[in-house]
This record gives sequence, C-alpha cells and structure tokens, in this order.
Amino acid sequence: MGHDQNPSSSGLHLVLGLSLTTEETTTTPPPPTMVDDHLYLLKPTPMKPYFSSFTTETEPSLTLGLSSTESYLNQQHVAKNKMDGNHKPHGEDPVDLSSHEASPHSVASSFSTGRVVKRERDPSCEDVEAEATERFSSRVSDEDEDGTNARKKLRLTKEQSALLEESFKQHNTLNPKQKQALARQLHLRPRQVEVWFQNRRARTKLKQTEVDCEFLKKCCETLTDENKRLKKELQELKTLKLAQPMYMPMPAATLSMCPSCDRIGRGVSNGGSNKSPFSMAPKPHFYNPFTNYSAAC
DNA sequence: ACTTAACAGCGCGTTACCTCA
DNA sequence: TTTGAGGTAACGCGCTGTTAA
Repeated sequence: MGHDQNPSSSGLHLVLGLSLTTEETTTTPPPPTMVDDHLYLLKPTPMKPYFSSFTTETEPSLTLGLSSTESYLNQQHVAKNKMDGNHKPHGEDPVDLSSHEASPHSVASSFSTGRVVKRERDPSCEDVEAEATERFSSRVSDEDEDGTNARKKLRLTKEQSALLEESFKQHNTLNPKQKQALARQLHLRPRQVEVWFQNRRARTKLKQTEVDCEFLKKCCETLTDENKRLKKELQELKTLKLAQPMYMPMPAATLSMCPSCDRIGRGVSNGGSNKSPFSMAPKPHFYNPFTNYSAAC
C-alpha cells in the first residue's frame, strides 16, 4: 500500500450531496445539548462566546474570546447543520475557517496549551491561507476559559466518514492543500482531518498486523504438523532400515517434502515406473510456508 | 560548507468520550 | 437503570526531514 503521491491524483474528486441554500440557515440551531446522535453534550459555557456571530447570522463580524471549546463545538454544530442541509454558502459561514485568517496568531494566542506559536515559514508560499488556518487549528488542545481541559468528542456524520474513507482510498496521506480542501469540504478543522487520517492509518496497520499474525499462526501450525510428519517419516525409515539392512540409504534432503500434495513415498509407486517406494527429486524441494505451494505440486 | 534552532508531519501509545448490548 | 466492552476522536511525545539563519 504505497502512498499515492503522484500529481495526477493530487486533486480531490469528492462531491458532497448538499444543497447550499441560504434560506435553510434560518433554522434555529438546536440547544447546546444532545442535538442528535451525532452531536454530544455541550458543556455549558455562558460566558465569552467565541464567535458572537454564531447567533447573529447576518453579522459576519467576529468577537474573539477564550472559549476554544465552545468554538470547536460550535463548529461541529454548524458542521452538523451543514451536513444535514442547514448551512450557508461558504463565505457567510460565521465560523468558516477563512474567517480566522485575518489574525491567526491572535486566535492561536488565546490557547494556553499545544505547540501553537509557530514561526512564519514562507510568506510567499501560495498556500499561505492553508498555512494560516493550519497554524490556527493544529496541535491545539481544547480548554475552557478557566484553563481546565474539556475534551469533547466529535462524532463524524456518515457523510463525513464516507468522504474521508473515499479520500483515504485515493491517498492515505494528505498534503496541506489536500487537507485544507478536505477540511473545507467536510466543514471540519484541518487538524481534525489530520487526526482522522492518522487514526485511520493506525487502524489499517493494526488490521494488517492482525492479518499477519493470523497468517503466521497458520504457518506455525503448518510447520508443526510438517515437523511431526517428518519425524514420523524418519522413524518409519529407521524402522524400515532395521528391517532391511541392505536397503540403500538415501539422503533425506533428496526427498520431496511438499505437504500440499502429500506425495512422499506414495502415488509415484502406484503404477509408476519407479519401483522404489520413494521418489528421487531432481533437486531438493523444500516447502516455504511464506509463499504459496510450489508450482511443482 | 557546516551547525543549529524552529518547524511540520508522522507514528505510536494513551486517554477520554460515547454507544450499545 | 446501570455497567462493562468496544470504537474512535483527540492528545502528548518522540523522531525525522526540511528550511532558514
């Protein structure tokens, strides 16, 4: 599973089946409690709303506050509404990430944890917008205004999960542009997209590890059985040798040992031209448990 | 050319929240 | 209604590669 980093696949071909109508924005936002099975309890934070414009939809102005948690949850709230069809066009979104770009450092400075303060890299970079948003959203812990950590858990909607999965199939890592685009499309923070991909890669690896483990177990069982069989065969040979002292000894390595066809000492002698109870392999034929059975079988 | 600090991105282990049986 | 297990979003840390001073 190599990383698909070729330029031809750098663009996302993802479509969300959502209607972006402004009239739907008049839907009254649910109270900050359990909205449905995708949004969870919002810790009551009556003070310092992060974006005052959240409740005044016609006022796109921003008011910076300290409650990152509420900001985050408001984003989820809006995201949820959007995924359900209750959303505005991009520019009118009161918590649209682009709205933060005017002063990302101001926003970032309101967080007390995380590696927030980042050095400006390349101002001429074409992806300054993404960089700014990324700085805002990356490595930021959710904290209440009182400084206590209040981790809230987002539940991605089916649409969001499907889109992320689809994107993951195309490339299991994202460059900043792809991350930004996906985040916009999903109405998530780039950090959330990044985390999702990290966890997804981890799950993929874990799953593969489990598969490998099962495979190795089977190999171990096969080898154990083979070992038993060979020991038994060796015992039989020794017995045979004792019974027939004049029997010509034969190097064990010259015996074919493929367990898939179980032809050792059999089959060939039945109707075959070889009168010996054992066949003489032209060259040693060892069974490799990590590959398929030999084509010779 | 070399060093070093700052940073981004990732993997990994873990925590915490949430759902469901 | 409670509870424990499982799933997973999010976090923290360390490592590595890149970039600029």
